[in-house]
Amino acid sequence: MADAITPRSEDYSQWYHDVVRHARLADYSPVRGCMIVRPNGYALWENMQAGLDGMFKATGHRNAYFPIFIPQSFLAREAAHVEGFAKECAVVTHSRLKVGDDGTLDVDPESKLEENLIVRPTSETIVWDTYSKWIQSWRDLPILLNQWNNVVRWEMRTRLFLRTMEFLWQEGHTAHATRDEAMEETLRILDIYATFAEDWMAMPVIKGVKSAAERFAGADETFCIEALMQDGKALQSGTSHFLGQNFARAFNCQFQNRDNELEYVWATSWGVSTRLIGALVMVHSDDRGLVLPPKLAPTQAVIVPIYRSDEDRVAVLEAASVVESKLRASGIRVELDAREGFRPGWKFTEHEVQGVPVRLAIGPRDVANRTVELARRDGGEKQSVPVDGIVASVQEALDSVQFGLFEKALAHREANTTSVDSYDDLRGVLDDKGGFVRMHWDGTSETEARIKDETKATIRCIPLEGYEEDGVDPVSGRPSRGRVLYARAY
RNA sequence: CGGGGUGUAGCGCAGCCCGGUUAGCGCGCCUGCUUUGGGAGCAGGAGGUCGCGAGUUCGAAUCUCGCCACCCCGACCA
Repeated sequence: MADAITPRSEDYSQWYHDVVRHARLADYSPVRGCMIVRPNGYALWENMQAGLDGMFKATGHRNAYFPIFIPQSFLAREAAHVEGFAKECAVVTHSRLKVGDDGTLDVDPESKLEENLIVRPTSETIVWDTYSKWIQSWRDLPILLNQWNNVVRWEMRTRLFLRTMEFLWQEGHTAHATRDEAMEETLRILDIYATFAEDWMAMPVIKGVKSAAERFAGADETFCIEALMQDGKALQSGTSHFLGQNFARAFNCQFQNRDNELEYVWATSWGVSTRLIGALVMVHSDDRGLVLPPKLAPTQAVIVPIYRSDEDRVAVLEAASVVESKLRASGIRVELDAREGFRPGWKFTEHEVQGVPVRLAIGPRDVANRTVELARRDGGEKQSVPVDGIVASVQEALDSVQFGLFEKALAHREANTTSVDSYDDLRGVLDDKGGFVRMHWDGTSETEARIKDETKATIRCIPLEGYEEDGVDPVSGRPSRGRVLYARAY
């Protein structure tokens, strides 16, 4: 742990990697492209799950579970969907191994499956096959389900949390009687994602619509939240899809409406993944390690006792555990780090690397003065606060860190969002400054593809707010209805 | 799949070009003592199929051939 974290200015992606490893969020696995989520990382995920799950439930959704294996033929049912996912599916072809005479292990050719199974890259197909059996009448609608699970997409290049072959996520799948209702649901979830990102993760996001090229395979419309990382690259942090009747048609899912007519069901699907952990790291952390927003931090406050003699030790631990009890009773996630054999300075650094928002140190001097030393992870000065008001002091510090992180990230995004009116300026800003670039777009895939090809930047989204403005696409010279957000992205 | 690189202790590396005692170093780990208000010091100790397989040689981590794995850069992507 003593080895240093590469500074952001030197090598941003190495820095990201160092922070993830030093904070013990994840490890590489023996299988290329997969990761082992360590307790620190998983605790973060559990807190994210808790926050999101509460919001899903509050809007009428229920959790369910669909199987990890999907018949290969299902994937082929929806044309755009198969096109989008066929190239990255893990396929199960056999059901057993055979131990040879020499002890070697091999696939038993006798066990070949009648039909291949694919490991789900997402579950639309199996969900809609199921919904087609559940839905007959308008009275069966809507269906509002979510599932927390893992999916596999056989990626070429991977990075811990940001892109792994297997990842954890939630996928919501809803079925509706009308187009409007499905669209309303799509946007409701988008709002939940944006609220979660901003209020819990302290990460400002732009809500928008994807261009046709960036749309989910099988969707009529993909909505997204886009965030800006510290290095000026964008990260798609959540998507909510209006699927129209595409999957209902593919799986023959019809219902009888109030007028006794058969209609295809309207669908949505939506998801956020452990990629959010990567976003959290890239938005807030610094050269000393992880920085976590208090609302998601597994440990919100850590107490480090400091002592020399045995008498001091007894008195300090006594005082520390009183503080611990008070904080815990008030609902703060607190940890008393009373481990022997680690010096205080070592503990300070360790908790700092792991992003604990507030650190309290208690030594003999504090015991004598009935005070505690309080230090904020986001860089504020250390201060001495009285034990008597410790709950209020810590709560205030936590609130202040949560707010401060959001404000800082927002200021960074504002400072790195640039409006341009020429292709040269777009290139210039992308190369020299990075960030989001607002520019007019004629709405064609040709223009978008040309820009992507020549600059590596993509249209991150057509923002839902502040988009409309008549103008001219500087690349094609054709008229434009508004400015879209260009950026290089993860 | 194309281009480049690396495989030696848990991690990071040296040694290889020019073959030759018992394969080293830093960090980490174990034991003991001293320490403890920002990653402690000293002493002792454990830990190795040198990626795998052939070959050359009296002798291979080192030379030759083959294979494998991983990393970086590109095309694909939540």
